[in-house]
Amino acid sequence: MSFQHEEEEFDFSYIFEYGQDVQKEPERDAYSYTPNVSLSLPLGVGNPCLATQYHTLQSSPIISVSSCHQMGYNLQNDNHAASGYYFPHSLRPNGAPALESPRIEITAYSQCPENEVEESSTEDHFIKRGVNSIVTLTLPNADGYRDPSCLSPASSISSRSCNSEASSYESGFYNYDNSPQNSPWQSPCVSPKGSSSLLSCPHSGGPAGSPYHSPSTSPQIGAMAEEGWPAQHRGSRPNSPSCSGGSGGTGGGGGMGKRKYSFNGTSYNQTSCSPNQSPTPSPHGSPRVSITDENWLASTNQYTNSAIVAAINALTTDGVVDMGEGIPIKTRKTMLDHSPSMSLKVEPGGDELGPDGEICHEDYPSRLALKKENYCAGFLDVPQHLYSWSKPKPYLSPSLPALDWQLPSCSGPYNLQIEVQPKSHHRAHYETEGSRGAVKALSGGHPVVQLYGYMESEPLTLQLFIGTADDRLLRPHAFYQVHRITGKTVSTASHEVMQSNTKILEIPLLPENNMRAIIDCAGILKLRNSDIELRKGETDIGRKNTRVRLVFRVHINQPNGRTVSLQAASNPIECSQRSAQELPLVEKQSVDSYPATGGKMMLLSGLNFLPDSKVVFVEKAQDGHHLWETEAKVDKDSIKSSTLVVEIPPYRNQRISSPVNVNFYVCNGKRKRSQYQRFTYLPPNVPMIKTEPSDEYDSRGTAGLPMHSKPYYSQSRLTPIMPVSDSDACLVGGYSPCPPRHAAMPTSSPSSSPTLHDLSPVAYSKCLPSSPSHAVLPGPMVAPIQETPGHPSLAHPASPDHNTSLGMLPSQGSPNHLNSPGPHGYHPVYAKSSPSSSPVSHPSTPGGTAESPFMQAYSPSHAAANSSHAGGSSPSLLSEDASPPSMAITVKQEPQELDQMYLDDVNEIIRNDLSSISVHTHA
DNA sequence: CTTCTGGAACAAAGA
DNA sequence: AATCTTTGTTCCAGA
Repeated sequence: MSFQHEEEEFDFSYIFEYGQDVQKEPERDAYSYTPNVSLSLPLGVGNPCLATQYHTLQSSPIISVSSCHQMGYNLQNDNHAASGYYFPHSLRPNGAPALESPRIEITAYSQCPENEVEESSTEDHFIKRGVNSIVTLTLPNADGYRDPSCLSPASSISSRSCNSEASSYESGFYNYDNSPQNSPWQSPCVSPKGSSSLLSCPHSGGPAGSPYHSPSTSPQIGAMAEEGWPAQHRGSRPNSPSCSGGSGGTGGGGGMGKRKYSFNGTSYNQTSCSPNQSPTPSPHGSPRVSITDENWLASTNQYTNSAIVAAINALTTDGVVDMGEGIPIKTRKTMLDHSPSMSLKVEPGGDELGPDGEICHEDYPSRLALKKENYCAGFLDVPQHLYSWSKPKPYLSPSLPALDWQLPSCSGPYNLQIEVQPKSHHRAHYETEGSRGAVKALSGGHPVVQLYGYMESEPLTLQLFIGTADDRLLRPHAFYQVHRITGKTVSTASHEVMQSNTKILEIPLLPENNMRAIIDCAGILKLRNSDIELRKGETDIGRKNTRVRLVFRVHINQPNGRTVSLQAASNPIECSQRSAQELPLVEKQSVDSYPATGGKMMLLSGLNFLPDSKVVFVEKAQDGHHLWETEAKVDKDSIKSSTLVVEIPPYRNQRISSPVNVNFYVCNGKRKRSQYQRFTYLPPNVPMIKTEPSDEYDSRGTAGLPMHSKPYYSQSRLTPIMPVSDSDACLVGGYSPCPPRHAAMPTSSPSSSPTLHDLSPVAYSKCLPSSPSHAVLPGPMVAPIQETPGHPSLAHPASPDHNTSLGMLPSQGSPNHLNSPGPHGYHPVYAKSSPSSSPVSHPSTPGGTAESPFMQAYSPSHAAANSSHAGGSSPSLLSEDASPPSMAITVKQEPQELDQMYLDDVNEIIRNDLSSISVHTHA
C-alpha cells in the first residue's frame, strides 16, 4: 500500500522537480534502511569488526538479519503486488531492488533474532517470519545499481568501465547488494559469488513478489529482471533515450536500451544468468535464458550452499580485504579487479559463485587472512556449523548502517573530516565512455579525508560512495556511482564493493598515515537515467539531478563491542558537463550577514558568471512560499567569469528585531541559476558582530524560513536550523561535527559552507556547539529537528518544490520517513549513540543518540538496553525504521516536541526522534 | 597505443 | 500539433 503511495508521490515529485533537481524518494530509502538496520551488523564490508560483532550477533538472534527487505519481499510476495512496490523502496535505499534480486532464505537456528526483528519491524511482513528466523540472502543483482543497466552494463562496453566496473560491480554487487547494508555477502571477495549467485537472476524475477518469478520472465536476464519489470524493461528501454534511435523500440526493444552492450555479449549471458548482463534484453534472445525458474531453483539451492560457503569465505576474507595493507596497491587492485572480473565471467553461471569466490579468496585471503585473523579471530573460533548459519548472518550483520542513514561525523573522540574538499565540478563519465579521471580538489590535488581521535594501531577502512546533494537527506545517489581509478597517478589503494545498488570504494585508513587518506582513486560514473528510473523501486528522477557529494564513512570497533560509524559528506559536486559549463556557481561570498539597511557591496567568487548575470535575494516561508524577492544591483563592469560584485539590497523590513535568514542566487537565465546562498539580515541597530555560531545557524535556519521551520527543505539550503541541526548535523553531517567541529571544521567547513549550501548541513554539524545559538532561535529549534533529517538543506534552495515534497514525504509514509528527515535524521542517533561516548552528541540533542541504533545493532547487548528506546535491538530498529513510513509521523510534531525536549534534554529528544520513527510511543 | 578530456553532435524530453 | 529549448548521452578528436 504504502508503496503505491510512493509511486504516486513519485509522480508528484516529478512535477516538482522539474525546476530544480528534485527528487522524490526519501521514503524509499527509509524503507530500505529500516530493514537493513535491523540486520545491521557491525561491519559491512570486510570489516574486521565483523568478527566481533559477529559473535555478538550470533549470540543475539539478530542474525536473521539479512535483509529485512528481502524478508519483506517474500512476505510481500505473498501479498503480491505489494511486493513490487516494496521492492522499490527497499531497493532504493540500498539501491538494489530487493525484489529483483533473488534471495536465499535460510532458516536460522536462532530464532531470537528474528523475533526481535519481527517485533521491531513494524511491518507485518516481517512479522510473518515470526518464529523462524529466516536468513535471506539477497541475491545481488547483476548490476546492482543500475539494474536496468544490465543492459547498459554490457553496454559499458566502454571497455574500462564496463569491464572493470562491471566486473567489479558484479562481483561486488552481489555480495554487497544482497544486503546492502546487511548483507553479509558483501564481503568483497567472496561475495562475488554470492553475488553471483545471486542471483541476481532470481531476484530479477522477483519483480513481482516472488523472486523466483524472475526467471521466467527473465529470460532476459536476471539482471534486468532485477527490476523485475520485464515489461517495463522493455518499455523502459525503449524509453531509454539512449537507445538509439529511437528506439522505438518497442517492446522488443527492450533490447534497445543498453542493449548494445548487453548483447555484445558479454560472456555473462552466456554463462548463465549472470543476471547482470543477461538483463540485457539482448535482442538476440538473451542468452540469458539460462535462467529459468528451474535454474533458479537450482541455483537457489546452489546458492544456499554457495551462500554458506560464500559467507564463510567472507568471514575469512572480508575483513582482510579492506585493509589491503601488505599488498601493494597495484597488486591489490589488480587482484581485486581480476577477481571481480573473474567472478563476473563466472557469475554468469550464477551458480558458480563459488568459483569466483574461491578465486577471490585465494587472492585476497592469503594476504588478508592475517588481518582478518586479527579482526575476525572471533569468527574463526566459531564452530563451523555455526559458520554456515551464523556466518551468513554475520555478514549480514556486518551490515553497517544503511547507506541512507544519517550519521554524525564526529563521535566521542573520533572525528571524520574532509580536509580537502573536491572541486565543485567533475564531469562524470558514462559507461560508454572512458574514465574521466578522479575527482580533484580545487587546489589541483585530490580530496583528503582524515579521521581524528583514533589512537589504535589497527587500520580501518574508509568507505566512499556517491551520495545525493539535494535538499533531502543524504542517501546514495541512484544515478551516479563511484568509479575506482587505478593507474600510475593513483597513490591510494582502493577496493570496490557493492552494497545494495551502491558501489562503495573502500580505502585503507592507516595509522602510519595518521588515518589520513588522499582520495585520488575515485571517479564518478553516470548511469543512464532511463536505466535507473526504470528500476522498480526507484522514485527519483535523473533529469537535472546531477549534483552529488562524496560520502565517506568509517566504522570503528570499540572494546565494548560497539561499533562507531561516522560519516562525512563533501560539498556538492556538479557532474553534468553542461551544467558545469553553464550554471553559475557561488563558491564564496565576502559577506554573510549585514544590517537590514543593505547597501554594502558583496563580492561573490565562483564560476560561470556572465555579464548579464543577475543576483536575486529571496525569502521563503516555511511552506516554500516566496515572502520576498528582489533583484540586487550587480556591478556589471566588474563581472568576471569567476567574480561578481553585488550590492546587498535593503531587506523588506527595516525593523527586524532578530536576524533574518534569506537566500540569494546568481541567475544566468531562466533555468540557469546557482544554488541558493545563505545571507542573514541583521537588525539595523545591531552591530554587525556576527556570532559565527548564531549567524550561521540563524541564517541557515531562518534563511528561507525564518522562524518557521521549513522543514527539511529549508534546512537544506536556507538555513539549517541550528538546534536540531546540531544533533542532526552531527549525524548527518558530514562535515565536522559536532563539537570538534569548530576546531576541526575550519578547514572543511569554510570551504564548504561558502560554496555549497549543502554545506549548510555542515553548519548543522556544527551542531551542538552552537547550541546556545540554537537557543537563540526558537524557531530553529523546531526546524532543526526536521532539518536534521533533511539534508535537504543542502540541496536546493529551491525548495518550494521541496516543500511539497516534504509534505509528500510524510504522507508517503514509510519510505519517505526514512529519507525524510524525520526518521532518518534521527538515525544520526546511531552514530552518536554508538559513540555513546560523545558527550558531544548529547549536547546537541541527540543525546538520545547515544543509544543510537547502531550501537544496538552492533552490540547486541546494547541493543537490549537501548532497544527500549530505539526500538530495541537493532533488528527492531530496522523494522521500525521500515515501518516508519507509517511513521510518517510527522516531523513537525517532533519539532515542537523538540523545543520542549531541548529544554529538558536534548538526548531525550533524539531518542524521541528515533523512537518517533519507531514510535511516538515513548513520548 | 591507451587514457584522459574537452567539445560538441544527436536525440529525447520539456515547455 | 508544431516548434524551440533544455538536458542527457554518445561520439570524436586532440593531448
